[in-house]
Amino acid sequence: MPTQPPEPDSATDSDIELHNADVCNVVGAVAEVGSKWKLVVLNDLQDDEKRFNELKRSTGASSYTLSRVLADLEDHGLVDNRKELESPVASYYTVTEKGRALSPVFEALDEWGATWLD
Amino acid sequence: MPTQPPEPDSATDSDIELHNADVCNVVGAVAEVGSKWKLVVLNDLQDDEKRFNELKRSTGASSYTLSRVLADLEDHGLVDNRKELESPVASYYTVTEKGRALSPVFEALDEWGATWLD
DNA sequence: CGGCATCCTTGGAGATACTG
DNA sequence: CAGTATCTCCAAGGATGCCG
Repeated sequence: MPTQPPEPDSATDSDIELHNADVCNVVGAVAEVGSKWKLVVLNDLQDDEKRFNELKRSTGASSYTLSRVLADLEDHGLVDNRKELESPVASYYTVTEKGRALSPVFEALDEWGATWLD
Repeated sequence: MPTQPPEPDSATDSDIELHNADVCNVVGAVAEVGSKWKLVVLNDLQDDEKRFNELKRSTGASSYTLSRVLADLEDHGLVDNRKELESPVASYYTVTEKGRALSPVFEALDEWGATWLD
């Protein structure tokens, strides 16, 4: 008979605290940009400014998904948006300095893929 | 009246082909390792071999999720598993050369996080 | 052109319980 | 200890339509 209450299968609160206090910020970085569409979109914006539909074609995301991803990235200061309201309207997206700072990540991913994929 | 059938909202087949033939393999890399748990687990294994429950505590993943992520990583040749069947049983996980080759990615993510998070 | 609103499907993932 | 088996829930995301 245990003197402690039974532990749930997943991490306990104290585990989570330990885990949050963990050494590196890879976990934090992954939490902020570590989703498929965010990585793909940010990578696509590294080189140059792009419009909404350009991103849609190059990434393959639906307009619904793309607009949500871009809004989220903008909220977190990773991309900037510039709108031209004259008809036909145009919307240009660029990476901020914060977003641009991820380029070493993409270079590392690119090199890894070149070596280990196909 | 369009001479072409109406295009759906998302990318067309030809778009997808263009996209797959795209320059860089960041997209491929993201497809293989670009999910939260895979990144977190691989990062946790970069330094040294770990056992199942060690990973469970350090990552915060449930045993269900962790076992599935590890199996998937093993299937793709990113981690190796060594089992000791003597009681109490033990299961040790390590990164393969392919998984170890991702360390520049994690270093880049760590540095980015150090600069741009909190 | 650049989205937003809506519906709907799917997979990711936690909780819980059980086994060798 | 190291998982597996279910059940369940929720967010991601595609399809479609509409609008300034």
